[in-house]
Amino acid sequence: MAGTPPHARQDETPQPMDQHYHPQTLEQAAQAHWQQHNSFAVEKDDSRDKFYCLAMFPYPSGKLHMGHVRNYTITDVISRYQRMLGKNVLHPMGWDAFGLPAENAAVQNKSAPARWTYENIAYMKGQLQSLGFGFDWSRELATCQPSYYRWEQWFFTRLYEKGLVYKKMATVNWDPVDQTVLANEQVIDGRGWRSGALVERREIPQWFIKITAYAEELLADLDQLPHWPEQVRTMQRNWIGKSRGVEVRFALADHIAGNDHIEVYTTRPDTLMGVTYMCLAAEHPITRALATGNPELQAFIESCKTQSSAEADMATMEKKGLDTGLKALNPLTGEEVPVWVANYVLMEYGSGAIMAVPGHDQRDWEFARKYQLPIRQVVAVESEEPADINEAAITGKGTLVNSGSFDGLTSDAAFTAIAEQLQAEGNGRVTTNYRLRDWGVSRQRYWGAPIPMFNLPGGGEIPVPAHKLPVILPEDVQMDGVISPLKADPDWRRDELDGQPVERETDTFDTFMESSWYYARYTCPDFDEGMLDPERANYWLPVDQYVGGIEHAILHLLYARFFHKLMRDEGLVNSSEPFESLLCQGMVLAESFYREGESGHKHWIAPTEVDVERDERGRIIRAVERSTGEEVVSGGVTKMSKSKNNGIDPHATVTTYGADTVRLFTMFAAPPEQTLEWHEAGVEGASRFLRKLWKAVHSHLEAGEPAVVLEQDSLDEEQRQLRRKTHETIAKVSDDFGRRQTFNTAIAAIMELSNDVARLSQADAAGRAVVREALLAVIRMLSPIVPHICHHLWPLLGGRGELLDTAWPQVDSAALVRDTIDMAVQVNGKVRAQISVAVDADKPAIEALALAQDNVQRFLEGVTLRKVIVVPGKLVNIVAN
RNA sequence: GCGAGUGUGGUGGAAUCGGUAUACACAACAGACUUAAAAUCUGUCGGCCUCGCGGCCAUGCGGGUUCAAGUCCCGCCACUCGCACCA
Repeated sequence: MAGTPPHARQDETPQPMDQHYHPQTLEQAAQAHWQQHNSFAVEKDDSRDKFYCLAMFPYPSGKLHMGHVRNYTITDVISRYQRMLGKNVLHPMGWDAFGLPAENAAVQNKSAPARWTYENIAYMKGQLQSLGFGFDWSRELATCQPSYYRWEQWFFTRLYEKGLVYKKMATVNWDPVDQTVLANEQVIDGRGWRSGALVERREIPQWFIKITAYAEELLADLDQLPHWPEQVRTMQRNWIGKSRGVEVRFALADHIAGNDHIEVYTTRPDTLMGVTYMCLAAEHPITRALATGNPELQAFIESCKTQSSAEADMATMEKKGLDTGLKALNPLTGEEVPVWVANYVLMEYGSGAIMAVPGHDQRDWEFARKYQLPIRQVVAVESEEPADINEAAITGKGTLVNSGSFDGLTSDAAFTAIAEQLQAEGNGRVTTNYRLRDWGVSRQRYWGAPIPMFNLPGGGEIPVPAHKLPVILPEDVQMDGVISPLKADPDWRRDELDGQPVERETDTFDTFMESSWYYARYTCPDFDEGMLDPERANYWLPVDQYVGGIEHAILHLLYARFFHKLMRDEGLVNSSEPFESLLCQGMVLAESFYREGESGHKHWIAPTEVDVERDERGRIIRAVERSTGEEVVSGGVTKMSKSKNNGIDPHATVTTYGADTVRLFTMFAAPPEQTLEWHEAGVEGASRFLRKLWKAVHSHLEAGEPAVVLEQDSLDEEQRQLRRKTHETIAKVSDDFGRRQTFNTAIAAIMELSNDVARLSQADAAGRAVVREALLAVIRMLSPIVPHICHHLWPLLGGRGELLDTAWPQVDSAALVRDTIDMAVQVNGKVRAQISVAVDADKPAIEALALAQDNVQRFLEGVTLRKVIVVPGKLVNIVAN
């Protein structure tokens, strides 16, 4: 990158215009121009407003898919738009390079994950460039580079020193045949995806980061994010799950293994008198103690081990339990209740034990029904239909009954009264609880950043000191799909510290660690004196616009918010939130087709290989595979995926139609946050529009020179109308790009304007001047979306300088002036006539004109006029009966 | 199961703050040009009734609020995303 080229040199004198639109040559020329001029490299500049626009970086899986194309088209459009508004725009790109797929590919291809990853990065980078995205490639980073993860390792040791990191036992999926830990997605119907063995739950020691210490701030700061979608904030709020409740102590009738009580947490202490049994997790210490010498209980605990620990499975699976024979005492009454073990209580949530109130909790109700445990109503609810405890649990709040001295209290009053009594007797206390759990960051995998800890020969561990960082992951390895090369390599594990032998931790970080701070590293990727250069980081951060899939609404976005606060508390950044504004784009869908094979197996056919037959109204009647002529079945419009063979290759589409067409269709087919259905016919429509635009400019240039000065007063009515349309369109498109971020409606408005341009006569110079103004506005407004074609048309229409740095068009309010306005006239809410009124007409005049309409009179015959509502500029509603 | 969304013509979608439902585009149909086809251009295009003017019905289903509801409220149905080791 030595020597910057002379900036914005006028090196491309307009050539005579080609009559036809040739996207391939034209796009390559534009891309070469941007590359030569280093057009998207940016530096900190305190004299200008910055705008940091960021797309979620891709996992380098091999090829770009349409979801990437959509994501990066959105950020590219926003970046180019903000640049035209005069901002110093940062739009970086990099690679989320660690992860499971690289290991799987390495096993399959007998090569190393690193090589596979770097090859994918090189290929996908080329694909990104062919789409004309304006990224600042000088800031490119890949998270598998030691220069990146070394700072993550350093940061982890800092967190350890601050007491924000700890080790504890946690559950993993263990494949007993492959002798390996499996990810949740590698467990299919309870079995290992490769071995087919029944997967077991196993407890192993793992590292955790105390995200719960920041739960309150993560929750409270959601209110400081007005430019985030409400749905995402709601999901995060629910995920953190703050609740106020009571920790209750149930004494045990008999002591067991040193325990004299069971502790539970409940948000409904008002139902405490309704407790008829308790449940423990299979891994609870008391359960384990009881199992010794109890084969039935041992067998039950064993059976729980092969159950999924995923919350979704826990909630849907069949609930099973076993009476331990142990009795607990209700702290209010001393009543004895049986203690059960249940498969739906997990040791990792709360205390690993629950109090069961089948009368007022649906899950407990179902369990009680199954095992004939008593169900007792202790809360009465007022409702139209009397609630029947024999049909379902009554989960609402109400007034206490069957609760002794608490009878008659409301649920809320009973909460306080019962909590006070428990507290006074030493049997409980009011606490705030969070559903959020600490972040387990240990992974028993190879392709990740090594966790920077040393195990000491005498037991215990210490963080790797700064001078021994980074702990480098060896890249030249063999994968067998069973054991991590790190764990298999005794030489790698061996290290020394101050002359003492130590052993390296062989677990690696969760890849969410890397994606939690990459946005910050982009501001100073070359900085080697620390994790971040505060000068640059604080200039660019926070990210002004973050764009990515809704599937990341909770985990990634919550971890990144958490990391940002940790970095703030380390003095690395001075903001509290990483992403000022968030846009969650929808998935990309396509039609899918299959042929039913023998034994009902579905063979999926790529939609590009299928011809569709339609009836005279355009409805699909038949779909046929082109190569065989066989009829195929529609599998509906679904998410593009390998399994349904309905992915459309962006590369092939770019080759056929050009990048601008792909970008235009992507932005036109749906608003960004909705799903996008990929239709070849729609892509052709986008291509057709660009050809028409090209032709419109061509025929305009053929028509002759426009008038030099555009005088509003000398225009005829049609010319004035087109001018008004031009400026109305500028106003609408500006609003759609900036405030609404609805690019589909912006494009529709530009199409309308283009249609009007084609209709105006260019026989006189004034007409040509009005058309010239409209076309220049169209080119500027379209340039963020279809930058290549606009880059070419701009100088042909006399545009000066780089289109990239041209100012966004401004509305001329003089062009917007109207004499009359059209209004609808309704009678009882139904439209009966249209009227045209002077813009300054007063209400009585509008009313009189509305009432004078023939069709309005027809509907007023024989009824009494009650009132007339005039909505200025919109409509008149006459109410009569 | 829990949390969060979505549902409008043959299709993608528009209607932005409760105010004229169906903008823009695709598909389809008809016509022009062409030896022919493609491309291009012009027109029609929610359903039903009507020669026409015009009328009635229609925004997943069922209720409600309002002068006025695709939009707000209540109850359903269907689909999608997330559920902590896929990224």
